[in-house]
Amino acid sequence: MINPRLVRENPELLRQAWLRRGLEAPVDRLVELDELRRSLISGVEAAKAAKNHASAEVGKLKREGKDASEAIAAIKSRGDEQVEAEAQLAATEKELEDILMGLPNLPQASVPNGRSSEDNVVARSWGEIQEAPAWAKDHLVVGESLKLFDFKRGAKIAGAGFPVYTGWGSRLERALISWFLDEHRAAGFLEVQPPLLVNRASMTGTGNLPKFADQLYTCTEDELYLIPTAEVPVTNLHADEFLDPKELPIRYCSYTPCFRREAGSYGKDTKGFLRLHQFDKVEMVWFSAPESSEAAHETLTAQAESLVRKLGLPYRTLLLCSGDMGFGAAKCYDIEVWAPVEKKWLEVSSCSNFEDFQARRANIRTRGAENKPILVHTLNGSGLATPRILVALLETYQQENGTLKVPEVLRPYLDGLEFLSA
RNA sequence: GGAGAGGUGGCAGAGUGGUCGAUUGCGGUAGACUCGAAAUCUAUUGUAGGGAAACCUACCGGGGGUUCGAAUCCCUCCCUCUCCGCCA
Repeated sequence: MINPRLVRENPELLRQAWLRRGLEAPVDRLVELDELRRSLISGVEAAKAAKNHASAEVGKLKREGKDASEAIAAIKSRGDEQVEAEAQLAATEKELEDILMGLPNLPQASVPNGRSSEDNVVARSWGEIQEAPAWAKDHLVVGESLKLFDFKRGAKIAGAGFPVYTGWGSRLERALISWFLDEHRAAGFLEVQPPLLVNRASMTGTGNLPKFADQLYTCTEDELYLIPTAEVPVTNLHADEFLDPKELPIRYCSYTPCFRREAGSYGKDTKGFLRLHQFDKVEMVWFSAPESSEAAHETLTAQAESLVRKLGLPYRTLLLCSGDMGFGAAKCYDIEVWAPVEKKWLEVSSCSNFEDFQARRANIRTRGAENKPILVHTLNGSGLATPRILVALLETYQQENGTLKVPEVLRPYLDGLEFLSA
């Protein structure tokens, strides 16, 4: 949630910021509700103050051993004059909150204007894009011949988009996850394994609820939700806490499966690993002092980039335009690797600075100047999501003889083998 | 699942119907002492909302109730701990 004070202090700034994201937000309604709210508050609180004062008088009389029945009768006879105003206030605050909770974060000044992914800016790129040799097969064929996965049986036992990893495929998946985690640990991130089901408050804290309920798998019986990313449980690790400024930054890395309904994306990227309902991802989550979050964002992105570079996969880093950023992001970089057979850039990481957007929802604070409470900044980035990395690896490192060359960094996790074969 | 105990400020921990937003300790901030630091001493210090301010309102796990008045009594839900049962 954005800082609600901005509604009062600078509604134009809000309007313009949301317009940059292609959103005509009901700013006038927000201003109206804020004003209504404040006028109702003064009435309601004055009535409460009067009542409190009268009750205190009763207490005083009783302590003095005097008869208070007259004073009590006077309070009773006054009745509940403010009940209606209180109900109106509650309704006003609810509408205000409902609107604010559904509105996205404000883009940073350095975010380029734009409407869609077409307008994203290539911030940098690495590696030579090679044309695939004529004999090269797409990742599904390579995977099938090496018996790395089994989509058919995954579909049988769960549904489309739930792959089964088999043999070297399973080993490769595990190798990627282990290597990612080891890299992050070496860079100072603390590894954590969180619950894969979380409650409503956690989903609200990161911004997945209420707006994106249709993207979540739900256990209605227990009101729990399957996590779409480790970002949700790991960010909420510190919900309702004060983080000691001396402990900042706090940096976690976490491997979890991710569960996404992908409602509305049917027919898009249906092939193989490009879009799944369940996939593995290692996520980095970073809690920062507000003044260091921009620098942290660069470091976080560089950390994710270092992984694809060490895997030897050509990549590019996009600075997302205002219209293409996720709901909570103030600024976001996407890292895309090149899939030579698919002839596509595939997003394997998204590194976002949420500033205080999530911290406000999840109530994650620290101490600022004069030890005053302030909201922390949260950031996170994939480091990395495995499925599309697997696609790029298969398409890039397949050999003409049908084997798969193993990137050097992964060999320690795969019996030291240079090539995998069926 | 059954029985019992508990959930209070940044932390620890008092408080069982009336100046309790809450004793006290730790921590924080400011000052004194010191060349400096530590120790010690003094003062100050909850969060959020409203208000130009004085000040007011709300908050003692969440929600509801009783009462003129609730941290305190009642109902309900959640969570933690101990014991029992079941099970990986």
